[in-house]
Amino acid sequence: MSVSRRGRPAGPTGPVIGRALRLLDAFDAERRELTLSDLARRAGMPLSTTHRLMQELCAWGAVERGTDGLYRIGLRLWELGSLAPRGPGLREAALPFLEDLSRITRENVQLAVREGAEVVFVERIASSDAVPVLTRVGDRFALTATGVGLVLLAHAPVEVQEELLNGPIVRYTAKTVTDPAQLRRMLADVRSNGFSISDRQVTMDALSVGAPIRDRQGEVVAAVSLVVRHGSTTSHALARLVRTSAQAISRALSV
Amino acid sequence: MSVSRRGRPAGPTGPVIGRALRLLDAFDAERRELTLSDLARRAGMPLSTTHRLMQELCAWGAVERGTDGLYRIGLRLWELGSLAPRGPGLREAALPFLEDLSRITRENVQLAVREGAEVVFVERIASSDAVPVLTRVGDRFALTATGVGLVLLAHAPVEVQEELLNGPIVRYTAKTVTDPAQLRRMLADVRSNGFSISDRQVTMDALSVGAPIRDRQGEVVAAVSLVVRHGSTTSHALARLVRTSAQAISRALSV
DNA sequence: GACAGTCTTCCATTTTCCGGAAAGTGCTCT
DNA sequence: AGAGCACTTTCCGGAAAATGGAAGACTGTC
Repeated sequence: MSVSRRGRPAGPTGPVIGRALRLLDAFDAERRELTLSDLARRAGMPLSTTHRLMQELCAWGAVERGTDGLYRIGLRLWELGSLAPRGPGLREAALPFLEDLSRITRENVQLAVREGAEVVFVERIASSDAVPVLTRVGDRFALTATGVGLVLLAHAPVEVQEELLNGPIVRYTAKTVTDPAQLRRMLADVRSNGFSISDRQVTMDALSVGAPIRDRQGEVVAAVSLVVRHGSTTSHALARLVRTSAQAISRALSV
Repeated sequence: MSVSRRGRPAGPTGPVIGRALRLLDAFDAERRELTLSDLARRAGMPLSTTHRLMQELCAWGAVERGTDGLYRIGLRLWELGSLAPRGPGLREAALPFLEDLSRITRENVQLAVREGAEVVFVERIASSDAVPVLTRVGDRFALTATGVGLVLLAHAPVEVQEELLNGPIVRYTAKTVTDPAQLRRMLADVRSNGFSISDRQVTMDALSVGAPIRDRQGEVVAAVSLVVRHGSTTSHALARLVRTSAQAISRALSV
């Protein structure tokens, strides 16, 4: 029946919610404002579909549309995001300690949590006279390279560790450790020492020292790190400092 | 065909995205963790539907599910929210000035934007020895009562003003102005003076003074306010202070 | 004024979504 | 123990909502 004249008529091709969320994914730190066509291109959807979905998102306030026709993430979404427990709650508790750390060392301070097999940076305090770091709040990174990543990986569930160690490991520089056996040893060190060192594993001029933050139950929920220029200070002195700071934050979380 | 034995089979009853977003709406500052049944109740949906929708949202990372089975807002949503231009961008630019204001006056400082016919508080610095205020970050309020609200309403598009002035006006206290004509006069004053005064219009013990923050184009995009105990200081001195601060923030926004 | 780029509306087609019912969990109380 | 209860998960036929090509409206540019 129905000769289906020329182009095939139509019919859903995937879960609706998934498509809507894929559209939201098209936004990132570099592209906070997008046209309808941009969104359609980036999400790989027909224009008409994109248009309809964006209308629904707009109606609720997830996205906003300026007088110029550009779409932006809406306030409503920001409000919702503020309710995420790991992000903002942790962030607020840790902020004063991070500032202390920044003031004392005059180096870059970072706060991150694990999300699946990645680190997500939740807060970052940059010092003007420190190594310029490339990470921004909200950025994601491989767990295997950064100081915070090593801490979070070392205390992650075994399944996550195994999956990462058995899979391909991202290489950023010549110093990035990609050998599973060596990584295993590093993770064991992190657990016994209470801090991690990522020596030029992300960029050749920087080194980062990380330490775990624990919740009331002793579970590792986040990590702090200090990013310093390679060869600047004794890393042991830094390690003590970061570890102490992480413990202070853990204590603050428990109240 | 199909006798439809007892209960009616099924069929969509509303836009999918809308329903998903309604579920997310069930979360608020007091209830950051919800069970499936809670969500179903609060959103007024069948359990099975709720379950399926939450699964989809989980798969993408909009919400997370702890080992305890409770749903929480996910990090992914926080990341997205951080991309909202009016919220975080403005917030960061204004923060240092708000802190100055807080230090100088030792009173409560608030930063807010307009969303439709409401004010949304974007940032708030509380002083320990000031009037306890009831607003939290992310809270919404009527435009007609607060100091920030009056500023934002005074510079809102005419349609918004008319709609609000012609509709019913929320009354919080005996001093809340609900007469459209009087409100019109107040708004005109706000525009010519460059600041607003909301005298005991929200609570009987507090008074707030607001001033507009403008973007590069001179458009009013936000408002700052100082909340002080009724009868504490000369409001004129405060008005000057708030207005100066708002202008400084406007300047900072334009770079 | 034709063109290339956006954005918006329409509509026949069909696939995804719906939700009652029932089975599966993990408790507290008797 | 096992009945009782609250919460969670899976199943499935049917129906409505979602789909996307095409065509129309609206720019701004050569």
